[in-house]
Amino acid sequence: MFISLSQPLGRSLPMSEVAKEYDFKQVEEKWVRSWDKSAYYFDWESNRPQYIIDTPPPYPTGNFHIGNALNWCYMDFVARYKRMRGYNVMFPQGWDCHGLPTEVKVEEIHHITKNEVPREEFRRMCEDLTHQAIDRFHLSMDRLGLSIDWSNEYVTMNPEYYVKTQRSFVQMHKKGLIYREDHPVNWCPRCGTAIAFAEVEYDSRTTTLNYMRFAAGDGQVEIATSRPELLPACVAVAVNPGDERYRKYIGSKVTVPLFEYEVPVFSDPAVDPAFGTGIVMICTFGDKQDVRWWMEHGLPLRQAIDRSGRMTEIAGPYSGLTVDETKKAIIHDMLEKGIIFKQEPLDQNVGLCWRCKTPIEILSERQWFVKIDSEDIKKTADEIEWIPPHMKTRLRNWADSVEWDWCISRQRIFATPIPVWYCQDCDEVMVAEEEWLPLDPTRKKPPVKCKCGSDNFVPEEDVLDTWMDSSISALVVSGWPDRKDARYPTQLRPQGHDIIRTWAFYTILRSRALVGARPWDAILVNGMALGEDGHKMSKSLNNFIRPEEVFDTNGADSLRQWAALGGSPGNDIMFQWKEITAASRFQQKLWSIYRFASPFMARTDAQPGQVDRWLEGELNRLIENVTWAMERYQFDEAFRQIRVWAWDVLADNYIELVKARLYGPDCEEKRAAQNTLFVALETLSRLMSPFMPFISEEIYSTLAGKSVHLQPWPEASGTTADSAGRAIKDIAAAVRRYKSEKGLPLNAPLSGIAVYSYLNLETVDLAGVANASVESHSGRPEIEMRPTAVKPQMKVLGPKFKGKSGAIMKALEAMDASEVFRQKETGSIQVEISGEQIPLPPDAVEIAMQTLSAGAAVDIIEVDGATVLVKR
RNA sequence: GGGCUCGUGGUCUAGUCGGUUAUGACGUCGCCUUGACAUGGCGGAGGUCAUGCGUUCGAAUCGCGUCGAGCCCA
Repeated sequence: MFISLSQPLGRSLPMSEVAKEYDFKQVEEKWVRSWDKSAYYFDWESNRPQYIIDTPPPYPTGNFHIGNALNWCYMDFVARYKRMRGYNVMFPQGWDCHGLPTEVKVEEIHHITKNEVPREEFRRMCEDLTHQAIDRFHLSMDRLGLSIDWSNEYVTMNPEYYVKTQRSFVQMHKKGLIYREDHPVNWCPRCGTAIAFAEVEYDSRTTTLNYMRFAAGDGQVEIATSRPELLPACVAVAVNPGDERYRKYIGSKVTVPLFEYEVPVFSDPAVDPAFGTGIVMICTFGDKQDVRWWMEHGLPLRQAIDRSGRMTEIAGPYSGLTVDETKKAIIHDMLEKGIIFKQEPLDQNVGLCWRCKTPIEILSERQWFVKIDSEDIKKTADEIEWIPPHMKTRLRNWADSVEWDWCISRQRIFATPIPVWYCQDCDEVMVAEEEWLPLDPTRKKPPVKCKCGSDNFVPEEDVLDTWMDSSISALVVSGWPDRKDARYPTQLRPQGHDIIRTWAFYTILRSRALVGARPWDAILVNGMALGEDGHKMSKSLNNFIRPEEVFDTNGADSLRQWAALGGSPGNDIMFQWKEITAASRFQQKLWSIYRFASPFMARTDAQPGQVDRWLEGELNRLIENVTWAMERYQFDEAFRQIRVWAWDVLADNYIELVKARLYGPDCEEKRAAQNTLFVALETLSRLMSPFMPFISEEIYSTLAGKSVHLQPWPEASGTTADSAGRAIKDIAAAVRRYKSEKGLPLNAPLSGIAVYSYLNLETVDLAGVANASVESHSGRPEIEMRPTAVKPQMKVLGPKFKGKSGAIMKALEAMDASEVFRQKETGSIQVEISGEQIPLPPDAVEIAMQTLSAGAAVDIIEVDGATVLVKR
């Protein structure tokens, strides 16, 4: 037999088996590997109440970033909480694959343009790139501890999904909600495709306003325009009806210079007489206002720009030139001929393609459109709970500003094909039947002949806007269109506030159109993740943090704490390393609590003492508060409560109080503390598990031998905190402070203390904290107390005395504190205001008391409900 | 130019259907190594709650204006 030197010598106290430091990396990676993810699967057969989250499908280019992480943390908090509350939760994950960014990236990677390879091959390249991105997202999302239901994953580029997009197209077409016609559309000449308003970005630029002369009858009129290259597209000029200068021209004609044809002059109140010369040139199309006038006044169409951004033959000598070249050439020619007589700079907002930043043109094109019923969308928005509510206003404003129907055709490749063919022998447009889907009309002919007998079809080569895929996500996850027991509406859509005009608007529209119902019960709108410099995180600003960096340095639970606590949901949240540091300190604190409690915790049926009952009451209040906040998606409030409780209530107060009992010999009081400690940690683990799934699991599973994520949410017991226990806690804190102020170590022995209270205080824990003998007395000590100040209570006085409150307050403060105290004890306080006696209720004032020293031998500590004498 | 939101110690942030002592974190200063934790404990300093006017007995909180910031749009 020998004594190992690694054994601590001279200590017989219980030593915890638990490591001193929390190894977040080892713990988190262990649980990522071992958790059974099937526990998160939605149960289609269950009759428990459902809770379906319409998870936004991210666009899988690049990597999972902090903004994604924030949004997904919110969803995971909700999903885990609702599961514990007994809901049948679906937290699905989809991928919005189609779209221009991927096409552009593929072109970059392979150094090709999409027209240089066959459509199929190009599409496959896009699919490969998307699969790689999805795989990267999967890893990061699992590492973050998200409880995603991977059995309900969807990938919009797969036929199993896009068949649903195509079916939605066919159904809406049958209902007359989708049509095809010539219509002005926003057009990106570089990408060679139509784009929706939602895809137009604006940038303020400086351009030149050119003043030029148009021949008018016997004279000429002066017109200012910033876009002289659109002169060949000029179809009219307009003046304000109230503009005296030009009244005589209304109804007459003027001649377009250089191109020498006549256009009419009309009046319209939308013309600003103060801009330029007060005469506006109307072209098809210079801007949205041109489109409005063109439609209202039934003007002809002169298409001067083609799909590639070059001038058409109506531009005469300029045809074939680009818009920019034409602009230079026309200005040069007109200056030379003296037609332009003045130029000045003009600030202008230019519409750009959101992807390539090329200035867009408005062209008239034959396109597919979805009818927009703004009133119905607004009405449906009223059926949805918006969190925060003002986000609904944003949607309403957008709905009111929409002027054209939604252009859904795109001239691209990587997207859902439009299942349509055109008969070459008659004008028939053949839209596929639902049973034929999925299909790509460029690869497959229709299975039936045209009604004219021909089978000579050409396929529609345009494809659908990506939003046609993603705006049915709420329907798809809830089982549409195949399940007879489809579960729409879903319960929640969490999303960032930057894209309300697209996702919310389109999804509501489509849900109403296809199934006549709202898509969600509630929308939780979260803020953006900002970098440490306060700007939206972006690579170009170099304020970009990768979530993996946080996983490595402080763990996923730390990042999740930041998401919960960084700010209240709806507000933008700044990423800050100091928050991550604070979070990881809390983790370590929890671990230390667990490490301390580990050798003591046990389920017992011992009678709890006053301090134990105080903690039970505090625990009950914690459950109530956290539940209240979770029901309102106030994650910051919920988690703040948890952190304060664990750190302050449990660690700094309860544990400090019961240490002596725990270290002492086995007895009823010790067993009560052991049980209380067990209940506290068991319950705390459950409460914090939605926020910190890893450390909660690590603690709970060793405690209870089960996974915390399969447990029910704690039930509030309704017990209130024991007031004697609370007084003991306050006394202990005061004694700690007393020792600290005296420069004594916390465990320094005191000569003895006496507590005076009407609460019949137990002494066992106080003796430990004070390291002294404790006498507990009923009543007040025989020491002199002196009232020193009167504190008027405005919340009592104000409502009762209104205008007189100010005077009463002044009178009270002027009175002698001892006299007010004496009257307060009698139940009524008399004050005199300008000769009038006014009685006040006793609770109208509080009295500050000073305790006079009872002699050199003791110090006096006052706490709420008790007085403590400390022997020196 | 319009709509929406926001302005709180050095930094970030809670509170905002009114109630006089404004929350917490980080930082900072002082004290304390005691048998969970010094990544800890106790205590302190630091704020005219952007600004002006108004409503009210009372305003960080309500109203109007101004300045500044952000988002969305024209």
